Amino acid sequence: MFTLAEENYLKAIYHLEKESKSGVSTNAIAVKLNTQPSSVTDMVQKLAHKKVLSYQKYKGSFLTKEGKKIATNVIRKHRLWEVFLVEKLKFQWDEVHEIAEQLEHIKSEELIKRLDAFLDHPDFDPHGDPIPDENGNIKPTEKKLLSELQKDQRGICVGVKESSSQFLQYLDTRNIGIGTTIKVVDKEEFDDSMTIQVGETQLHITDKIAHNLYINTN
Amino acid sequence: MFTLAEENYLKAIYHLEKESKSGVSTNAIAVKLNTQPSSVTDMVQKLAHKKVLSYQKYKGSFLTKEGKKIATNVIRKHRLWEVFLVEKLKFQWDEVHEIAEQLEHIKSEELIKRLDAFLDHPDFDPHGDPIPDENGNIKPTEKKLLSELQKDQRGICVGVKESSSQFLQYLDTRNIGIGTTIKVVDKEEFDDSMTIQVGETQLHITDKIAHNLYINTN
DNA sequence: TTTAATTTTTAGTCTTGTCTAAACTTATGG
DNA sequence: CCATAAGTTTAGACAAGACTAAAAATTAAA
Ligand SMILES: [Mn+2]
Ligand SMILES: [Mn+2]
Ligand SMILES: [Mn+2]
Ligand SMILES: [Mn+2]
Repeated sequence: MFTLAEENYLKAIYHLEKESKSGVSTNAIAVKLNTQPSSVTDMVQKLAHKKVLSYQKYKGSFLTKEGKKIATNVIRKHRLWEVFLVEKLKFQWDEVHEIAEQLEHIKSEELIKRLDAFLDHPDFDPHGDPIPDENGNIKPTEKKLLSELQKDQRGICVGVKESSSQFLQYLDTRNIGIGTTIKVVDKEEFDDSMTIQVGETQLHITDKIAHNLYINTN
Repeated sequence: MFTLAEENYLKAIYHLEKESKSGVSTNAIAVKLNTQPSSVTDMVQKLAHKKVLSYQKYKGSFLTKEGKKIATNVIRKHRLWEVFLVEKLKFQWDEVHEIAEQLEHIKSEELIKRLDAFLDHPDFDPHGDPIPDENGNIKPTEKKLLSELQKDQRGICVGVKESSSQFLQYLDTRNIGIGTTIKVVDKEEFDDSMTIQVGETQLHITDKIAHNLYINTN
């Protein structure tokens, strides 16, 4: 059995591993979890001992198959709870992360099985992130960053990379959400900003925004 | 803010206080929480320092107003989650306690407010226990133990005193649940056992059963 | 290829919550 | 009313997780 703290470490390392392509550095984990590097060293040594990750001094950490299983299961629970909070309890999509951060640690296989059924086996959470199945499999989805689109290309917003409250509320006020059709009207090479069409209105956005919206172009 | 362990202590002491009428003994808390008396002494001293209970060496503990507020709030959350698990996720009434024991510690006022609304502001949990309101008020209900009924008296089962899996499953197999009408057909003075009528069938029960069923006679 | 900067680990402490063993109070029964 | 039992508290220890300060390894710069 894994503690709340251990689960949080495994989840963080899982996410970092996807970005970094190599071993996950102690510092990166510390930044993500808002702790000190020395605390991370202690924990990864313990987790290595428990065989959920491999670790070599100064070389960083890799999750083992077992570690990935646990991480994806926590992520599955997190995202299912987020769906519950938005779909059933009518929370806004920017309000659910904190609460799901707690709920993801509730221990009961049966609970998650039933929650999943209650929610009609959703494939994505309210931020467009895919929900892993019971075995940790995540079906790959067609999506690119809005910043990768060319002038005059259009697509549907299928997710957000960042999901901070500030960003989500920014999107809310501009009527951008999952499912919204977005067309690139113009791109400015100099600062990577672009003008986009959302419904009837045109909107000028910075590259920071464009780099955090996932688009499906089909 | 109170930790999970502190909340469990406050809840346990709250329940024990209702039974004992005087100060709650260190031993009683230890038994209820499955810990050692020495651990309890440490904790009640800490909680006394935090002003949620009053404690005198060798004299036991009393919750303060503040302590009762926290305890009833945890109980409110526990029971609301139990309703959710049974009403929405279709768990059996004997399967929900363990899970609610974890869920009761999730921290979010808003979550509970919305959960309560989602469940249509229930007054009782699946075991017939009343759900305290946001201020900790519990509306008193008319109920007595089945063992207190006289021969030929009848009433409706409105709750269980014990809620162990064994007992609840015993009731299930005999078609006794919340809302079931029960009539006392006969009482045996010698061993306090009784014969009761449930629907079409008669049933002989021991005093242990009769002492754990709450009945409303109106 | 040394030196300096950065990253990581170790050593030592702390808090929370638990335990055992021993000491101390209170309650009981002769 | 005193001796023993029962209940309770203290003393000392431990595991989990965190932190600070200092040492060591790695990387980058000169
Ligand atoms: Mn978490
Ligand atoms: Mn999400
Ligand atoms: Mn609990
Ligand atoms: Mn209950």
